[in-house]
Amino acid sequence: MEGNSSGGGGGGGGNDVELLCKTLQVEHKLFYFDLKENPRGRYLKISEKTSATRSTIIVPFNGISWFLDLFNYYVNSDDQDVFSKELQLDTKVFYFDVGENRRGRFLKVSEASVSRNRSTIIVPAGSARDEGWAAFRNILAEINEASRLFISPNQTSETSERLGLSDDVGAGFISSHSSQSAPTADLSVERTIDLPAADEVGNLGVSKVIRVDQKRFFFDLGNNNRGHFLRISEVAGSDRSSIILPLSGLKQFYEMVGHFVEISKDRLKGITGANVRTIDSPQR
DNA sequence: GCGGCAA
Repeated sequence: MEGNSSGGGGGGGGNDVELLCKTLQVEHKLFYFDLKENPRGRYLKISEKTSATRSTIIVPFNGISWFLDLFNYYVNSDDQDVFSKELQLDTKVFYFDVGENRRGRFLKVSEASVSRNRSTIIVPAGSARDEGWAAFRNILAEINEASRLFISPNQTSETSERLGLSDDVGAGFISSHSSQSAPTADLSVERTIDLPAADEVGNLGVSKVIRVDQKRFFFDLGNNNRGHFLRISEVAGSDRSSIILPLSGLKQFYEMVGHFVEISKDRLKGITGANVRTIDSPQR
């Protein structure tokens, strides 16, 4: 809206289609949520407007549910043990930081991308029980629900998701290998002993490795006739075993890992590297 | 009717 350019991805003129619009007022700020679509795909534009200023972040479509998760995290965590978080989606990184000043607590959500300048919105926690954040979370939940209705056949909404967890460089991500009608892969995680033969697997060119103690874990995106998957291989010596995770289950997997990170917090303290992407919040 | 951040 409002005129020209912007549009998150350049390329076209700004006639992106609005699929869904919502507004939220928190204290004296007004937040606009616009789910939009253009030929390059869908995105959620979140704008913060105060009397004098307006700033906007663009959330890739497949990042909406992770925004929802993160807001849930900040709503549900106790004040003193919230951490800063970062979330990498496609080529962008979103930073979540809690701050506090005489006006109260706030959550700063900051978008950094290679091309554009950083942009930030600041969401007040609200006066009681984080109701500002909770209201924001509720809007995200509504949009996340509604957006299921908008899945179109040639949109592989999950292939470009990425968790900001590996600690090596965030090289360019995949170029959404145009796959028509990705079949609905089943949700279960299958164990396999042998890897699929290389020629029956379309490797999408993403391969990452992390090292934990003596082990290495390889992360590879692939697809076969059943759909897209993430293969996680554990390699120790000459032994290798893998799990094949359909991308439709990636979010569940992520949440499950997050759960165990949460409940293991105390044990993780003092382990070098355990908090690589979890920065202590700069508040007391 | 606030006003925070700008890696």
